[in-house]
Amino acid sequence: MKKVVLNKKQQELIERIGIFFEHQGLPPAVARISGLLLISDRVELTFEEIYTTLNLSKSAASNAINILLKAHRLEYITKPGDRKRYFKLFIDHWETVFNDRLKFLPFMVSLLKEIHSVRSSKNKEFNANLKEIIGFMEYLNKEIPKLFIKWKEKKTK
Amino acid sequence: MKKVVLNKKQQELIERIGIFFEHQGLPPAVARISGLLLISDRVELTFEEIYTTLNLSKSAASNAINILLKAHRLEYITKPGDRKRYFKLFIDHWETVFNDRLKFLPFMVSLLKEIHSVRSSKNKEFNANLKEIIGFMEYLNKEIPKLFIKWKEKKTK
DNA sequence: TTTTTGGTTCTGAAAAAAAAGAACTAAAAG
DNA sequence: CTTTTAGTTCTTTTTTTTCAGAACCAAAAA
Repeated sequence: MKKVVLNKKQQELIERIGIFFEHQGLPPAVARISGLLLISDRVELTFEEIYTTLNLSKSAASNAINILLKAHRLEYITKPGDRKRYFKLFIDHWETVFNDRLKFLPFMVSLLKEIHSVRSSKNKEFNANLKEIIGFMEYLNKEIPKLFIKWKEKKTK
Repeated sequence: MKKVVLNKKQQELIERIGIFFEHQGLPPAVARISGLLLISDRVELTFEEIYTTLNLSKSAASNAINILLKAHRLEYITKPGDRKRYFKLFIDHWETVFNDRLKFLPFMVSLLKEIHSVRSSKNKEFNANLKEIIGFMEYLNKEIPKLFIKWKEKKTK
């Protein structure tokens, strides 16, 4: 039972982070593990520390961790002569994760275009609105990467 | 049984739209109703048309429609001397809906700031990354409305 | 007043998601 | 070899979500 020591405030924050991530569509265990790794002073935690601290079964923890690994929200490191994996948030590559989440935009654009192409020419207004949305999404898709670059420039100077 | 007439292609698209919205976190019935209203040539449909066309029970349709109304994805109009409500996508106000969806950003920023403030000063790198994310989100929150304005300007000229 | 219409609300069942527990496995340690 | 460790996988249980069916309700029509 190698629980991570957490004070009341930290525990409460983990729960709130958990709820926030649940609202973003993550399953409960996944959300809590994310919370724990955001709060823990030790940023690298072992499998055992994670499931004992959060009172999860090994199987629940294993599945949740693998979901997070596949989503590139987690990574793990190993230490020489130590069989354990040390899991940590993939926070140093958050830009990549952020970019991945934007990939839904082009997909949505193509779906909306297909919808638009299938619609009859009645309902001019509806079709015009649809076209506007498509236009704006394409604009966003082009401009957000630029925003990224501008932000980086601003930081350096 | 006042079903809306739909051809194969339209039906198939409604299903694909449904799946897309399910991936975005909407419940199945909610997702399909959204799809129907995106595809139907008549943009305003009655309660009966919706549930008969999609083979939903009245209760399922009622709940789903109310979820959509509360989320401001749907609105309804009425016609004089007609007790029915005619439901339609809130597409003419899509900018408002879009802006609403961005409201999670400031909330996330405040949560991340709280996390940052609670963390010990060990893990310099982790804390620095956290601060970067916060900074970028604040930047986004400031710049996206500007993007909106610039896009509108581009449209008019 | 009675009936019809256009929904809503309240069960309960079915299906899906989440988690627990235990059996299992591969690599390392003894 | 045998045992231990660090997880994984399989099965079962629990919980949650989603939906159907029927009863219900308020306003309008007859």
